Amino acid sequence: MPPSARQPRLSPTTLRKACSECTLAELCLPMGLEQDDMERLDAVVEQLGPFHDGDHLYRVGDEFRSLYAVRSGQYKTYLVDESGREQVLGFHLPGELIGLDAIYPDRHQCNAVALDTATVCRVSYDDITALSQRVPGLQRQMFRLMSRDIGSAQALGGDYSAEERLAGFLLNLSDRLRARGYSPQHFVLAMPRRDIANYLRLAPETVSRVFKRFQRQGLIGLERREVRLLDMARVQELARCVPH
Amino acid sequence: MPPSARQPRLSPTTLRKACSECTLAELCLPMGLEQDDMERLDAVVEQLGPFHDGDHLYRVGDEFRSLYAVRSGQYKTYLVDESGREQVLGFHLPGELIGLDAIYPDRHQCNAVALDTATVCRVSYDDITALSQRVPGLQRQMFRLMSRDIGSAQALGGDYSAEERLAGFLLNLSDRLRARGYSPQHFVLAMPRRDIANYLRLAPETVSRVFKRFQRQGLIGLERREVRLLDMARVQELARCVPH
DNA sequence: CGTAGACTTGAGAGTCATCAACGTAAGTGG
DNA sequence: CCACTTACGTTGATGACTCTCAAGTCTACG
Repeated sequence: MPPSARQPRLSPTTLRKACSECTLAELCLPMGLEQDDMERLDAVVEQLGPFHDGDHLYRVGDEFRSLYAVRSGQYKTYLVDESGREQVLGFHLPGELIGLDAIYPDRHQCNAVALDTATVCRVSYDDITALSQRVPGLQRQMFRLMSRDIGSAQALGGDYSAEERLAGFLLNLSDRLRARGYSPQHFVLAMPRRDIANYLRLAPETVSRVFKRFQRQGLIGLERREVRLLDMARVQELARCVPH
Repeated sequence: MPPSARQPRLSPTTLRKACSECTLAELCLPMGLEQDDMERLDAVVEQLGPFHDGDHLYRVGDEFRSLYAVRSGQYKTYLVDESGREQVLGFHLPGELIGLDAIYPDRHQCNAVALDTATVCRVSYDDITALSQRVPGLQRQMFRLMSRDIGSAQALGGDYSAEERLAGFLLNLSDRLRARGYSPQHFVLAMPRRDIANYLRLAPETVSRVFKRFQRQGLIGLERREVRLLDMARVQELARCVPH
């Protein structure tokens, strides 16, 4: 299917839902903004989608024009090195901003692809810089969000065992889901094992084996992609050295 | 020695060297600023130092108040996890901004320590946000520098062999030194093997062995901490998959 | 000159990757 | 409705890369 077959489309119904009414506002770009500033932000935000599993939002080398905030669904960012190996950089939940790494080189550094049915908000970078110039709270939030990305990208780099990595991964997901009002103990993984493995720099077989070990030890329940954190305390103990 | 014994001090002579006259301006915060904007930046920049090997600029948990630009010498940032393992996050050359990861949680997330005799420029975060509000070029540069940090932190995460990592490390250093007017082929490592190993998530012994292998293959010359890149092309070939 | 720390070198072990086969679920077309 | 396909996931056997442990060398410094 040609890329054009899945063009972004705007729907009048979704357009009505402004930042000021968005349940994600407190996690996203508008965090902390006054009502009238939020309306100014609304004016430069476009809602796109729905997209589907496998649809790309942008690809390596694309000209950088906009930032995207995930609105629903999940996205994966990844890059492909010269020998063709894929490298998953992150999984992005609603309220998270993606594309920030493209500002510096003015070109997208990675690919972003929907993991399931997803919608996003698009903000032109020019608009957001111009608006940040006038709205201190928005500039502040941009700095905060970028700073957070630096911190979490650093944390991922550490050398941890397969068990630590996987436990850290589950807890990180759990925390982020909780912040969005979902159950922190019972959730569905949007991504295949291969992507989890790649993200954690493990082989898919290792992920499978460690998951099985966690199940046997009663730490988690797992059925296909459905996860239950049965013993949060012990999972935290395993992941205690992994910052998240 | 108590921390107070090595307090930052300001010297009248260094104070005179403003951003507008700094040779690092094109790599650092003032990049792209007009003359009068640069003077406004000067007004909020303090020069500190010299510091010495082992002096800490800040530590995990310290309240976040300022960003620091390395002016001379080199800094290492690192963190210590709950089990006491050290984790090196990066080595910072003149013109590089450190402390950006502390904005989000408003507290320093890592320790920053001088690797040799070093000086820094300190900018209060409140000042820089206020100034960025009025100077579009400064805001733009802040976004760029933070974006770059996101990209490079992501790149470090990949799973590469010891040879790829070390080759990538040498080339990255080489590139950054070249950008600062130093020889890209002949330089001195400011950090001990232990730190290189830790940064690359390897054992010091592995670093030692791979260095030796590179020497036997004629890729590099190495005497203590003095490095010569003898066959840049083959080193690049080794590191071709490692983004830098 | 002696000690301490950094670095090197060697031997052995362990974690995890690789390779291969199999099982399972979902979708397709007959 | 069932064979077929395909992608995903699991399980087992084997091996490699790198870590750990240990000893030894070198350098700097007091």
